[in-house]
Amino acid sequence: MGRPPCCDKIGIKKGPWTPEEDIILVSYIQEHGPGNWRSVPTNTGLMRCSKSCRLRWTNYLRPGIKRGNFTPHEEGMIIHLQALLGNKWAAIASYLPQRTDNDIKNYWNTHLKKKLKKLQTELESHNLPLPPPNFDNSSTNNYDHHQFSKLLNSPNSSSSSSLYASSTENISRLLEGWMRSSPNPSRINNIDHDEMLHEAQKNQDQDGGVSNDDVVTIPNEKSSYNINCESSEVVTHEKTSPPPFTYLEKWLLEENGGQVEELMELPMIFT
DNA sequence: AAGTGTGCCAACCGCAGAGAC
DNA sequence: GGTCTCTGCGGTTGGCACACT
Repeated sequence: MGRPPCCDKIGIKKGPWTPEEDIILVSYIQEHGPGNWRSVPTNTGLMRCSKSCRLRWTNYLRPGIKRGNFTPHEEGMIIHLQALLGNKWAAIASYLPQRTDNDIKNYWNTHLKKKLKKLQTELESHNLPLPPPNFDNSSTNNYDHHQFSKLLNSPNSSSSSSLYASSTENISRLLEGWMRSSPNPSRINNIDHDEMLHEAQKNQDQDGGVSNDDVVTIPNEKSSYNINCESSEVVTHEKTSPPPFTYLEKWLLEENGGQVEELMELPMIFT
């Protein structure tokens, strides 16, 4: 006999998350910490399956997530790692701790893949080695990603989408509106959300007093909410902690030497 | 102005491995 | 040891927003 089922599918809500649901989820995780996703819908009253809750947290609400445009450094890193690892988005995301695997996957599919394809023809005229023939699912090869990345990020190349974070901001605005307009949104499962918000805003006012590792940052046009999530330390550090030095790092740092350093500032994951 | 096409992102689906019972 | 669930992952898709005709 195994465990009981994670959730019955009857009455399970699907589709976009509402700000109310986000707040409930964040509040719960703030109190209990991430993990044990099975109990989340039951204890919060969310009509979502555990899987959906986990996904929402890891891809959207988790502290330290950076949203918005990908920098040229990040692009270069993704290209590099994708060529090395293939479509191992989770592995690639571990080198870009502020980005989720879903974000990277989406960015690759919607931007980089096209850019690469487009530039593939340009490369031929530059008399450069061609990109991996199957850059959808390529493995290690001798392709010069550094040079290619430079081309990719040249002023002539189309820039990253500036609309990337728009929907996030919309949800944040909704969230803000709900916090203000709702008659008594404060008490959900005995958690004082006004206080939480107040604390978050207070923290934000303190210069450098808050690090991304400690808060959920919900961006907004004028400001952002920083919701303390001390109890989420496990997940936060799980995602941000440095992976062990492996062949990959060795390859990145030694075999390609200065190229990589110039190509991308390897973030604090190596410190 | 209305209809249609395209791009993009959030979320879902299904599979596989790990682990609980 | 076998069965079953949980969790994580990668692929896919629904639907919104914008561009184009």
